[in-house]
Formats: sequence, structure tokens, C-alpha cells
Amino acid sequence: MADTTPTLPRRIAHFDLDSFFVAVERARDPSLLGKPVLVGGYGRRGVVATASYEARQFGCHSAQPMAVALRLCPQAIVVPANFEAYQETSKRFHVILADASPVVESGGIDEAYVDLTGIGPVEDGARAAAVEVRRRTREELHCPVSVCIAGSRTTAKTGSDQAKPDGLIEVPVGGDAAFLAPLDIGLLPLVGPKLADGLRRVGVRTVGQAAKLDPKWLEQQFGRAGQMLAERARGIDPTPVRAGGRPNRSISREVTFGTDVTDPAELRQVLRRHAERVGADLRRANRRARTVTLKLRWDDFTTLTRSHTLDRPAQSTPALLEAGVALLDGIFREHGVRPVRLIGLGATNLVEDQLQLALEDAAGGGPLRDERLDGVLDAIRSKFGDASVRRGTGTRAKPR
DNA sequence: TCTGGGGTCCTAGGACCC
DNA sequence: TCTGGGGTCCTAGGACCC
Repeated sequence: MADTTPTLPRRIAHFDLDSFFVAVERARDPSLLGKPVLVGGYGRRGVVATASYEARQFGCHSAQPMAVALRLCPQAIVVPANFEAYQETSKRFHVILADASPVVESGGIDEAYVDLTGIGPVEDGARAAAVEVRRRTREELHCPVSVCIAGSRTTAKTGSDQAKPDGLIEVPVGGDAAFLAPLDIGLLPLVGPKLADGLRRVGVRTVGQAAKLDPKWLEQQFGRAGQMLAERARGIDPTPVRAGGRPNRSISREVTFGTDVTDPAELRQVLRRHAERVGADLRRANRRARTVTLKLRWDDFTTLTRSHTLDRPAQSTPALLEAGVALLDGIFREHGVRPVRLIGLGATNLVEDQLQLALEDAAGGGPLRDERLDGVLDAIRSKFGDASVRRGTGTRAKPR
């Protein structure tokens, strides 16, 4: 039997908070209003996380080395990032969005997709909802937010960028391709520096020009990215907005040292901190890692990763640490000991936590004992802070 | 000028199995 | 004795995103 339900045209909104970190800092300290502000790392190797529009006038932008930004705009005020504050404001932002529609998918700390299909009157319900979100975000959070309402995620996301700062764009139903056509190809999500370069080499500068290329040829040249580009350049993107998003596929920690580190013992200590944090995240999420990945960046910026898939999915700090240390030792055997700029530890291949009792656990030693201890340490840290307690190095007397 | 930290997804080669 | 093709998993690296 044919479905005779009239289908409403999809109305997808993408909301994007304008220079979000700066906006939060200004809500905390209004003296920053109207001034060039750089939020980011102070240290020698710091980068800009967010630049205020006043600072952008001087050529400052995010991901730029702080030293470069300050050369361009010496009068800029540098504010270290307060992630807890941003997380808190982000949470309240998502509550406002949830009042507009049940279908909200976070796209990061400062942006979200909202499916507004069928919200309010057909003619202007989506727009009215977006206007209300903008009003509340401005009044309750003191954050300007730009938005685009369109027929797909790709168009909405591209459009919210065009709406900045503090603007609203509504692409008429069926008008996605026409809206995208004149825009620079690099503005389309999926098209980063490499793909944009490849496309420009064959004379493609705008989205409209990409839409005219043979999809088969695009796929041949650029693989899956080319295949997706062929569709999205034509305004085709049926990807749904998933309420609540999806669970993480990986959990990791990494740190760049202010000064390169060569001492393996010091690196192992940092790895221990990483393992504690990754492990705590895993346990909080009730997941286990099948694979552990070590990431290393030498002083010359070459970056390598080594991973190991475990016999038994792990969650405990010692299990993660043991795998990480073995991988680190392997790299040193392979390359010799060299100055390290960055070290990271990641957990991937995550699975649901299903406790499997093995004989060695029943005997009272082994992984389960480690996990009970981790649980105690997690509880103490959540009460008294991260630095309050640390595992002794001798909790497992391991024969070598 | 000298390059953060947290993620997602894709690719490609080799091992291994049928 | 020599030679297949397909599927899946693992690993390393890279593009891309905020």
C-alpha cells in the first residue's frame, strides 16, 4: 500500500555560537567588550582557540600560533581558556535548543543541528523557532548565535557560516543547490585544504562548478570524498539529525610539552596520567577498549602512532598503561631515544562493558582487582580533585 | 611564524581464513 | 604444483572538523 502521508519539506537548522569562547569571557568580564581578545594557550607553544572579531581585523584567527597572533595585534588581550565555563554555557545552550525541538544533535561545544521539520506553522514555524532560540541565547547567555535554516545539514552548516556574525539565513524550500552554487568550494564542509587544492587545479572554484562535474570522475579522482562532494555540491544530503548524537568511538589524552622531553622515565609518568584519565572516562561511560594507541611527535614535528589490540578489552588504568608503555618501548627500540614534543594515549575499538569472570580474577588478582581499585580512586578524585590521589608504582609487582 | 587537544572517517597493505 | 578471489581484522597514516 502506498504511503499517502503528505511529507513536509525538511527544515534543518544549524546554530553556531559566534566566537564562542570570547563571548563567554565577555559575559564573565564585560571590560573585554569591544576590544581585541585572544582566547588560548599562553605558553611558548600556545595557539589561538578563538579570536574576537576586533582581533580578526588584524589577521588573527583560531589555530594560529599565539606568538604570530600577538605580532599581528600586540594590543590584543590574551585570556587563557576556561573549558569548564564553556562547557557550562554550552549545556545551557543545548537546553534552549531542546525547548525548540526534540531532535537536537550537538556538533561540538559551540554548534548544533536542530531538525525543525513540522515545528509550528508550515510557512514560518521553523523561522519563528530559530528567532526565539537566538533571542534567548542572547538574553540568557549573552552569546550571539548565527543560524541557517535549509533543506539539509550541509546547506545549513555552510549557511550559518555565511550568516556570521549574529545573523539568520533561511534558504527557501528547494533552494539549497542555488544557495550553494556561487560559494567558494572551500566553504563546503568536507572540502579541506587538500581537496580544495585538487579541485582548483582542475579549474573548480565554486560549488556550482563542482556540481557540473561528472560524479564518476569525481569519485575516481578523490575517492569517497569525491563521491560525497558530487552529491553535496548539488544540495543533496539526506543525513538525518540524530537526537542525542552517537556514543564516542574513541577516548584519548595528549599533551605537547613546553620543552621537548627525552627522558623515558618522565614520558612514562606522563603516560600514567593519560592512562588514569582515559581509564576514568571509559569507566564513567561503561565502555572497554579493545585497542590502545600511543601517539608520539618528535621535535621535528613528525608524528607517529602505534597501536595494539588486546586479548581482552580493558578499562583499568594499569592495563592501559601497560599497553602504552610497551608501545613506547617499541618505538624507542625502532627509532632510538629522541626528543619528544608530544605524547598521547588513546582508546579505540570501544565495546560495552560486560564483565567476564576469568579464573585468575576469581582467585582475587588480575584485572578485576585493578578495576576495583580504580573505582575507589575515581570516587576519591571526584570528591577531592584530580591531584588528590595517585596509584603507587608498586601496586602490581610484575616480574620482568 | 612555527605549528593545541579532542574527535571522525577513509585508505591501503598485509595477515589470515575459506 | 601452482594459482584464484572474497571477506574480515589489524595497523599506520592522513584529511578533515571544532
